[in-house]
Amino acid sequence: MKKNYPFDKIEPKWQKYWRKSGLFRMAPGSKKPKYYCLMMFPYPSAALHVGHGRNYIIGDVVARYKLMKNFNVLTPMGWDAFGLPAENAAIKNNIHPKESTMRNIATMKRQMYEWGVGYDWDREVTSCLPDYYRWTQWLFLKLYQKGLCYRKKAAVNWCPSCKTVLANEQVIEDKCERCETKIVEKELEQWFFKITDYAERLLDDLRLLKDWPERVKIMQKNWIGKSKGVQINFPVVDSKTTLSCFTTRVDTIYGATYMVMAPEHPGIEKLVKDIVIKNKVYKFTEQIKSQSKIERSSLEIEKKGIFTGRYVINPMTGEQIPLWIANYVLMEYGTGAVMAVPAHDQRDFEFAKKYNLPIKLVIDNAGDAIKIGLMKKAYIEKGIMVNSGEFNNLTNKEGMEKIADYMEANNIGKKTVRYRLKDWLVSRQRYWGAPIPVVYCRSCGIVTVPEDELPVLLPENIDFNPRGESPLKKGKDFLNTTCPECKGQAVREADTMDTFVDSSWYFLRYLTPHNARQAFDSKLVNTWLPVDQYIGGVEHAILHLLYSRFVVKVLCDLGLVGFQEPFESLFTQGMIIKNGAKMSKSKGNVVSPDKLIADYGADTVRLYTLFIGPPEKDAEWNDKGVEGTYRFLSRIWRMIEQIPNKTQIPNSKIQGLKRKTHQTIKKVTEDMEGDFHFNTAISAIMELVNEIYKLQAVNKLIEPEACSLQPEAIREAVEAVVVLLSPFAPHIAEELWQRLGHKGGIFKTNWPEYDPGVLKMEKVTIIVQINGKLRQRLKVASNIGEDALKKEVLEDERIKEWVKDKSVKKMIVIPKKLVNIVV
RNA sequence: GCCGGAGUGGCGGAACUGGAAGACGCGCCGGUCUCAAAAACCGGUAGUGGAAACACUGUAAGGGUUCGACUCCCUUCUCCGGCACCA
Repeated sequence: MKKNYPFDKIEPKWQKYWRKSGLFRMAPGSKKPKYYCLMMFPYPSAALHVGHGRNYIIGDVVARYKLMKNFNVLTPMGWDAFGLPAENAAIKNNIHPKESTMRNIATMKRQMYEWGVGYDWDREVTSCLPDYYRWTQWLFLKLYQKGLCYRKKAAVNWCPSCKTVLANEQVIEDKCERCETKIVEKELEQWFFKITDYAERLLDDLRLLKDWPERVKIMQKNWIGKSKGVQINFPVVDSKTTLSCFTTRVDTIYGATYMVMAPEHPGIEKLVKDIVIKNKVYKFTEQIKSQSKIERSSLEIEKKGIFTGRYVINPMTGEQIPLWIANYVLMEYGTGAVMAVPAHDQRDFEFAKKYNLPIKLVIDNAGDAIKIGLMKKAYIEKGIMVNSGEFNNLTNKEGMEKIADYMEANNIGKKTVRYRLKDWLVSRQRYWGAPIPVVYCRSCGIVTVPEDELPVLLPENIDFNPRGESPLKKGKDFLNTTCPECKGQAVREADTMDTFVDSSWYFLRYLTPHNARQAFDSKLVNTWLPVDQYIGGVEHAILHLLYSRFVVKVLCDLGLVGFQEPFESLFTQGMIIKNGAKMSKSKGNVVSPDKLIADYGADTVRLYTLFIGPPEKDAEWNDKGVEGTYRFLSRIWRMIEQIPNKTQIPNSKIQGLKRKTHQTIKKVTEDMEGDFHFNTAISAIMELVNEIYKLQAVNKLIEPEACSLQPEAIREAVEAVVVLLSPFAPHIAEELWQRLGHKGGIFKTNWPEYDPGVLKMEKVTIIVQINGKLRQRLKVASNIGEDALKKEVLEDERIKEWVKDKSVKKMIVIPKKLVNIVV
């Protein structure tokens, strides 16, 4: 590879300079305004590819720009270092997770350094080290003390191959996301965080997040899944009990012709024990329950049910309606029982058809009356209430209100809000995570480890090969302990915490990463947070961001932080695609930055990564494109070498060059302040460079007397190129800046401002359209009056020709832009 | 099924609030330099017709609003992402 400029010399030189001069070190006592620029801390997998780089490069551009805008910038980095992959690799290659993790961290750190990405490394945090996870355990205790932490036996997704519990989101179509083994269900005692207590606030406060992508907010909203409805009590016939159900369509209550319970419903036993067909019912429920949730939902179409032999009373009609059990009712949502309205719910409709249950129309289509016998599917649109007693002829929306009020007044039902969000399961039957700081004492029961005894150290010498239970159970020294309260014999909790707990608070630790007395310093945290700009992948749109928001709200309620939301502004970058798939090791389509940096330099790789497309969108990596940005940087290098201060340019071109320079400053600044569309910022710089090159060509041809010595305009243009380029390609910019005679480093200079006066045009090009079609362009004085402009347009030869045998109906004039003649 | 997002040259992508479609880059074609090649520099490059000036067509498809639509509205198709028997 032939080198057009000595990137291999200048890049290490400036990387060293930035490190030594502490460019990215936050200044604690500074009077400058603060700017917290945060990148999602990565999981230390083997090595970074160019797809990962996008995140760090975008963040680095923002940080460098803010430095030049005179902010006191905090740009830290750390490692989300606990987690499954290291443990799986450990089992496979017989290397301790800590060793491989620390080695990976070293590799990734080196790669970031070689990319020219700068961080305040003095603040590095590593979640798998005791000085960090000690405080993750502390966070657990805080949640516990606040009553937001509980234990419950729960059916969990169990991966037989990884021998661990998986979160719902780690299960893709009933298979383990990592090893694609089919998931089975298993009942285990688990620790949960009560995030559902915060459902309403997590939903409400999305409104505070003005600078978050709309789609991320929508995803969170859907995940929380709020629905408003009524909880209704149905009296059970021949019994003193009632059966409660939740509905969002209380307007359809008169059409509830049967009721259905989930097979897991705890009331079934009592209801059917005196019924003749009880054995058939038990057999049915056992059969359904033996299927996993996944199997049950994958059977989607096949609805199955059984009549219990009992009836309930529809509280509005007074009718006795049959009580069924069916596989399509979920125990985990609502009350586990639903009122079935076959005419107005597709599932109930299908079920009623199959088992010949009555279908009763209660909402009619206002325009086109529905005939029950001809219904092919449930009518779920709005309409007019029919067959609904005193509520007839209301719109169903009015009916909904009125019936709900009636029910509350008569103690039949209660307006209720339900959420789809479930509590956060935090236990993992795994080795490589923060131990849950709890002991089980024979006499005291569950006892939390006192704060001053933290950390509960993760033992290093342990057999972490999965055998179906938590690996920590095999560490007898770890497991056997004394009760902090009675000092009697006790055993430790052997489960570790979900790594999402580690990452739910790390952004607070960066302010005081070495503090051995507290997790974070509230006062300091309150001055630096919320984070001004958070940057990361959209794959964390739901869980990580929701959990972090939750934890911050809890800490806020505890008076430990003074803000409700951790991240003021969020930017989610798109994925890098290669050969049609997301770049990843498992797909075998990764492009390593190491070789590219060796061949073209880090600036080229950075610039191409930014030039590839708008950063919030996915983009296809193309190795040919890398050469294009390399040519561009070489061109700038040559430009500085070839265009001496003495360059003469024609007088007529000076104003144009100045204008282009200031237009470019304007454009690049707008992209920096706006939506980070660095691709167009870079194009703008390319245009300016092309402009300068063209002058140079002109310079060779023109007559000497037509020229004047204009070093200022040229110099201004050239320096603008270098400065505007500096956040994107920092090494070459530093080097050229120095060669242009500046001292002190380019990132210590101020970002340039454009002069609006220079942008003013004396003459503007006016587009002339006839019936909306472009027919002519005219150069006119920019301050021309409307009438004078019309006159000039109509006098133009081409326009005359077009208009000649037609009559002008109308002329639309947009000042400084266009004239449209309607003929 | 529901909720988002997208669809523009051979390719990645521009076009700010409805006002020049295709900026910038890749690729390709031609030129300058050279014994030659590479590199570099200059020029061309949506399609159709034409020697050219220029004309017509064109932003997934169809329709609409408007003096004027990639941009707004309606219908349809395709792709990507999220949720999904949520009562």
